[in-house]
Amino acid sequence: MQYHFNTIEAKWQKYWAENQTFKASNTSEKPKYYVLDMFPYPSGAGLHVGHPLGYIASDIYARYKRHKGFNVLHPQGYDSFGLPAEQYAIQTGQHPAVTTETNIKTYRRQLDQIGFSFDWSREVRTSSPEYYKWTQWIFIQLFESWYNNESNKAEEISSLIAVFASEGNANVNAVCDDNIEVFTAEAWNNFNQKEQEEILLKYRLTYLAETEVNWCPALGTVLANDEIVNGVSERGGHPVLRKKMTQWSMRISAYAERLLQGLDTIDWTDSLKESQRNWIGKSVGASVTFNVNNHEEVIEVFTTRPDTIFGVSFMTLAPEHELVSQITTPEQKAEVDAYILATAKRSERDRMADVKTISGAFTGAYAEHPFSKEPIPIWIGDYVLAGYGTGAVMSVPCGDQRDYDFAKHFNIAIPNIFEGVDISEEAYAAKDNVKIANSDFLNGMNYKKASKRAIYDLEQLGQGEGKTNYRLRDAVFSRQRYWGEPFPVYYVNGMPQMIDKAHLPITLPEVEKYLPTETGEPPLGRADVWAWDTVNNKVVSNDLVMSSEVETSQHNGVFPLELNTMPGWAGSSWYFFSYMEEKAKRGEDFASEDALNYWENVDLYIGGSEHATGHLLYSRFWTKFLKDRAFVGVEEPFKKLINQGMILGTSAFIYREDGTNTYLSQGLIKDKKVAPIHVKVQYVNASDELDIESLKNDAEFGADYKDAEFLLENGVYKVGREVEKMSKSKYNVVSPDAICEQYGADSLRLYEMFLGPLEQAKPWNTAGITGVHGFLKKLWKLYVGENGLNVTDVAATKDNLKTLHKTIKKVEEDIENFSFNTSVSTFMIAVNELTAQKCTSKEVLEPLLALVSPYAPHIAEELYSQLGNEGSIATVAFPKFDASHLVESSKNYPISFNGKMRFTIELPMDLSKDEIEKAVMSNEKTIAQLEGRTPKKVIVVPGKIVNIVG
RNA sequence: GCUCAAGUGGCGGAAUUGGUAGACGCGUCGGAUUCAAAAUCCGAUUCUUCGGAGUGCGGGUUCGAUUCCCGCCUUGAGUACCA
Repeated sequence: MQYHFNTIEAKWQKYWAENQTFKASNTSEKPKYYVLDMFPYPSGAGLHVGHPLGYIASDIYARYKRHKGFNVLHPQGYDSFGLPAEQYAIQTGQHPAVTTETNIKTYRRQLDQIGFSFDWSREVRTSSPEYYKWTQWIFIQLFESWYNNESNKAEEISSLIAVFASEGNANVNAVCDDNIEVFTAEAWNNFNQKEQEEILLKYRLTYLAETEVNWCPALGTVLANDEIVNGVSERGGHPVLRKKMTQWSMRISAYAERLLQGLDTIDWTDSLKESQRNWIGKSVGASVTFNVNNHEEVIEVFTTRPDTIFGVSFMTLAPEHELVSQITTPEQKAEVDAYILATAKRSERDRMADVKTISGAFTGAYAEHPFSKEPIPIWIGDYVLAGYGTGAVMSVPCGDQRDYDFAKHFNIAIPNIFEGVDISEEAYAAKDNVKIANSDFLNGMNYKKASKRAIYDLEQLGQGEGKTNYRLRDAVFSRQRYWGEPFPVYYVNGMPQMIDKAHLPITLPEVEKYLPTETGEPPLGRADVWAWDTVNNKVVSNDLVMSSEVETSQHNGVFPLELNTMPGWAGSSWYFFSYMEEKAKRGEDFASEDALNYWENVDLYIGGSEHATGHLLYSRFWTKFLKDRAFVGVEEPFKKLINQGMILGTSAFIYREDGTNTYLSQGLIKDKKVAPIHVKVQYVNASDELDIESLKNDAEFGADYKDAEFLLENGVYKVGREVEKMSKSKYNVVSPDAICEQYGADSLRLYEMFLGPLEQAKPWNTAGITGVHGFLKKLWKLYVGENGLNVTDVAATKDNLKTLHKTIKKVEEDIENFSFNTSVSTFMIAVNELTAQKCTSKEVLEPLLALVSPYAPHIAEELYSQLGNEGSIATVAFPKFDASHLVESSKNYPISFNGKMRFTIELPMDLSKDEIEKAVMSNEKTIAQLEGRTPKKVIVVPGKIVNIVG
């Protein structure tokens, strides 16, 4: 009987589905283990071979843990809100829900055919109302919370209101907006409702505020910082502008320190932690207040170098700084205005691209040095960013290269405050090994001491204090799009009101088009039934909306709903908690307390590193928030995280000679001028030869080549190859479907692992797949011969057991270390050895199946059942390693001369050091190698090596 | 510029506390089987002037370095005027 993988794989996939083999239970005697993949966005193109890489790895681990006796939760779902479905809807008019459903079906079929052990009964879709009901609920909880710096956690807003009512806000230590005015309890109690709500909005963890946002005109929406790559939108590569808009924001900055500290408690790669550290961008220093001559206003700056305060020779404000217009003198006004206009015109991208050009303008105003009281000229310059710190810096040209360059360019003085340091060529930015000079009371001190002293003296003056700054900005949470979660928010008198939990979800309304309205409102502005009836608690027609100015007695209680939707990261920031609860029980709460306490957090998370500063940071933020409010019990969502490397495509090129319709085989190009053109990789074989007929018959592009001439070399057309990102536009996408059909899912699984270390990026090249496929055939033949089963009850030989236990040891170590590529080699070696040993012993061959099962589950199930076993192999115990089978009686010693191995000598293991040396030195090969020389030294490491020196 | 990875045969890669560099697979070459092909099986395959040399380059530590230390080069990823 032959290895019919298609039949076998279909059979077992059906068996697993019918028997719910991988359904996890929330009550179990076994220890729990939660393995999670970053869930996919179901795009129209379907899966390519790069997507399953991480899924295969996590599936191997999940299956391994089941063999090891764990209750494993290994769920899957879809991040199904998002831009591509909406863009497609705009083009075709099809409802995004319809295309999303179709795409999910394709994904599911593709995932099923690879044989993953997912518990599909817990599937999550971010776009389903049952799910986003809870996304809306979490949003409400954030709105109803503030961050108390005293308790260092989020608390219910009611506790803040209580403080306001009893003692005002003077002693409140909260994370809030900068522009908070101090008020008394009496004042608070006399504020009207709207005034109180306005104040509370400055404290809430999600808040509505006018902020500078990244506006992408092409996509018609704002974007978060992590959605912008190199100054253009991550999706589509469109330009992004700065724009002031009223938007929902998340006060993630409140969690900056905890997000930073928490990194030390989790098992993630260093590079990933480093990305998050950089993104959070903590810097410790001081805030310093400079008085402005002839003005009431003061300039506040943040500096990491308070020790260099006597080196300040000018101040620089961001052109957008609000004081600029007030302090600029009439003589300088024209120059300053021109400069501001010029910088406003430059896009973010231009500014970034051209860092070298120094520009700025003098305001004509002077600040006063806090200690020396000397006047300091105030400049504006675009190297100071409005969005970081206070948008103003104290410029110390001798200690900061940018200040130095600016001073040189505009001929500003560069006082030297470092003892014995030459600053004629460049600034001295290092903190160590230098003493401060020309700095009054700081003279002779080092960085640490001078900083401390400067802060102390500034505090005495009331002009500064120690301060820690973070680069992490609050995250914009509104999107002007249709295909996202609607906010559970309506507006009374311009103030946002939350809809009660009992009436969630607020489902997406129908619209006739998915574009912004003619007046520039988001697509939800097109909905006719999009108003909230506060009396009947339901969504009603917009026609019923009455102005909130109307007197209460006359008012029908209908108000307009929020028109923005939530960003893509909303649904993905908590989905891992949803999986913890069985679908039927996700009603009263997003997950029961029992479920949350049982599964705690994700033990192993596998996904791409592109989510380093987006999803992975936001998820940590929401988890910490939910923990603070006691909705979940854990501080971190993902205990261990592994990034799988990207699978790259191997693009194929044909070469058209310029000005002709002739295509040259790669070897014929020589000096000719040619244009390389991508061709679909499926028309190219493993030897880089193009199938010209198929290319000419291609439905999409065949017509382009109908009359083309192809010049061959040695009878074939050779294409050029190049490794690039796998992408539709490069025609190098390989779908797993064809591989599964031709070689089977087990071959695909093994091959993806065999390609190399999981974390490394690697090009996809199908050439080697015959190797692993051949291995599966050999494995099959070891069990099943032409006339039926080969396996017998004969006792295992010593060699059989040695091979088996060597394999158990290696595979177990490999899985624990996520070194799946080496396991595949180990299996090959084991099968080669057992075949050579003509092993038929069930005692060896049955445990071997449990080792193979996580990697190639279908063939393992089939052979396991052919051996006469009932049920699935999935929970069979992992074979136990027994070291006694590996004990050797002799060792083939490598004999090295000066560290270089020349030959080996077989010697018994129980020889002493001296006996080994004696045996080696008297060996004729040693004597021949030494050619009469006397060795200076002989190193003998019993059981390892002999090294002869001299 | 800064941060983090990584450089090993024709190719993907292995070598888990410093101890036989190149496991395993692909490809290539030779052979068996076959009328022939596919499939299958067997053998060879780092380079070499046959002394040796050799893990990006140059040093160092060590009896011994792909592995540890110092300096450089290259490639990839992330980040970008962060005061």
